[in-house]
Amino acid sequence: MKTVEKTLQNLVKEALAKAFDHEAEEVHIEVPGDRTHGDYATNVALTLASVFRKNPLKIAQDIVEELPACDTVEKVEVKPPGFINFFIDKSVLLGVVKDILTKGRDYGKGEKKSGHINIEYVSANPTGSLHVGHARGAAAGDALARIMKKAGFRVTREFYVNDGGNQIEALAQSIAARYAQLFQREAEIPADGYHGKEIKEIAARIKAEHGDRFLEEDGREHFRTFGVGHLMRNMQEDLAAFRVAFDVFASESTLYEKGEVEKTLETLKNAGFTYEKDGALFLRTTLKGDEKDRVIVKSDKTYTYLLPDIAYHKNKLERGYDKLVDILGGDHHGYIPRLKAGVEMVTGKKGVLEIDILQMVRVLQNGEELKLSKRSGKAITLRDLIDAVGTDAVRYFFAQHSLNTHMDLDLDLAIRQSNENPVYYAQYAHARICSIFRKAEEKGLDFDLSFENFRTLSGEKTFDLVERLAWYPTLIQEAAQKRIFHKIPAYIHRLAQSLHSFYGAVIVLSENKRERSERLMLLEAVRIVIADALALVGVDAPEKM
RNA sequence: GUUCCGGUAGCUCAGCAGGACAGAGCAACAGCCUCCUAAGCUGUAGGUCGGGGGUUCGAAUCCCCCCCGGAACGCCA
Repeated sequence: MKTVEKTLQNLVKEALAKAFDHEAEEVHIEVPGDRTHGDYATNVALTLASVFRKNPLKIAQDIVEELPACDTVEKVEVKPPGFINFFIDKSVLLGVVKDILTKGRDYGKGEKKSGHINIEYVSANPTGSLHVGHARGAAAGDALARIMKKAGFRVTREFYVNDGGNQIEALAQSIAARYAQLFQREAEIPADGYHGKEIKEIAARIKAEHGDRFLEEDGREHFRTFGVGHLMRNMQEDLAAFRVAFDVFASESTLYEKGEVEKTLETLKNAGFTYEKDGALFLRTTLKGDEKDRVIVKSDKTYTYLLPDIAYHKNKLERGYDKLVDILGGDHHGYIPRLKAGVEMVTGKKGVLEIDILQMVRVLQNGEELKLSKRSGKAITLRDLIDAVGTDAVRYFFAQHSLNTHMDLDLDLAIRQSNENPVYYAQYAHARICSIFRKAEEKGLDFDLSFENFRTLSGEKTFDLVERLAWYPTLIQEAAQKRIFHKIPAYIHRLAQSLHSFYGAVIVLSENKRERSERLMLLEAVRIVIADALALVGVDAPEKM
């Protein structure tokens, strides 16, 4: 079924062509907040006023005069300063209910788009547990991936494991120190080491398995691999509990083993993008818009992190993706120009890499800021959050806020208010509908969900619901294309609100079977969309609360 | 000093490819369960959209300057 917006867009385009000989590529259709302004409206006349240098009101009138006749549109109005308001035929509007019942959870799915997108998120170093910042990235990336898939994009979700480099060495040394301490040996965690309690756990496990073996022989290799393995498993468990999944875990050390980092270095050198200075090798990232050139090989001949990162992105592209999306923390924003520059040099293509920055989450407890630091081990972990607040509430909380927002997460408040979290409002709407169906069974009220046309559905509350339902496919496309997942919770909230309001005004389980059935059809459609939308942001839709 | 984000109701945040009276949640106030779950509904109150210029018929939204807060500016990752 074609959406009403599409139909209207086409009508307006036709009218524009006839009236002004004007080709409009984009006609913006919106749902007015005020019902008296129609079911749908467009501001084309306003936007064209400056182009045509004419009174927008006049333009709107001219458009309306050339508007082709159509069964969908019942009435058209022009309102100052130049809006065109459409009143849609009620039976057409109600058609969406049937459409949803037919398609089920496929309702809102977009047409298959060409191209394959790789979206990378979390990518936490395996040197400790996932903390609150990672939680935000995880919630964002996972929601985006689900939304984009729903919208018709082909998406692969990826986690980059930084299992090479200095921080892993520091991890091994930290484990070594904890291990030695278990045998009452004097040992200190190095300055750049990690103090989290999970490091102690790792040391204890190694002791349980190998006893004092590594007091004599060098255990660093084992500490490294066991430590990384253990921490990765922990992260994956936490992510699973947070309902965040990945298709690919890509490893940095594998890139080294396969010589891809070397190869990338050669490619960059051969292309003439590098030069030596002060014993180091610089990459001319300024050629591609960076503010200064960056070292990729240090004077001690080791690499900076930029080189393997370029190699990694090159590797992603070689695996066949057409577009790469990285979701990075705000502390990496300065890193964007040089990474993009490197990727451009190595691929010769501009714009294949897009980076979304998520701002930091400030955690407050007792009104005071908790400084997060993995090294000190004083972080609030994702696991802590899930245990204290719950996956549904945390996922919804993060999903509500745009990536750009600097968020304050007041832990006490979050825990105390977990019962009045907006997520429950939406979940309750879903549970409420389920409950009505249960009630119908209990009371032995039969119903039929297969009517093709509606005879009894009417009223403002009904059409509030219907119009919101009809908007869902458009919402999915917008959220996916602009990568703004926070539209979804906003939509969910409005839909739930309409449902609760409907519930308060209408007795669904009417004595009349036809009436009862039609209302249940409407509710089932609402239930499907709420459940689907909640799933897009990783939240469950309970049948009972 | 430079770059990136943010500054909207008491609090947390939407709205920002310019447009119809600036919205939601929480908090506040007043009502609503003999009726399908009151984790709900109905209504009220609450805002110089950080400040100042500019562009426009029209600016929370676009441009410039300034102020405040966060972050980043490394041959660390």
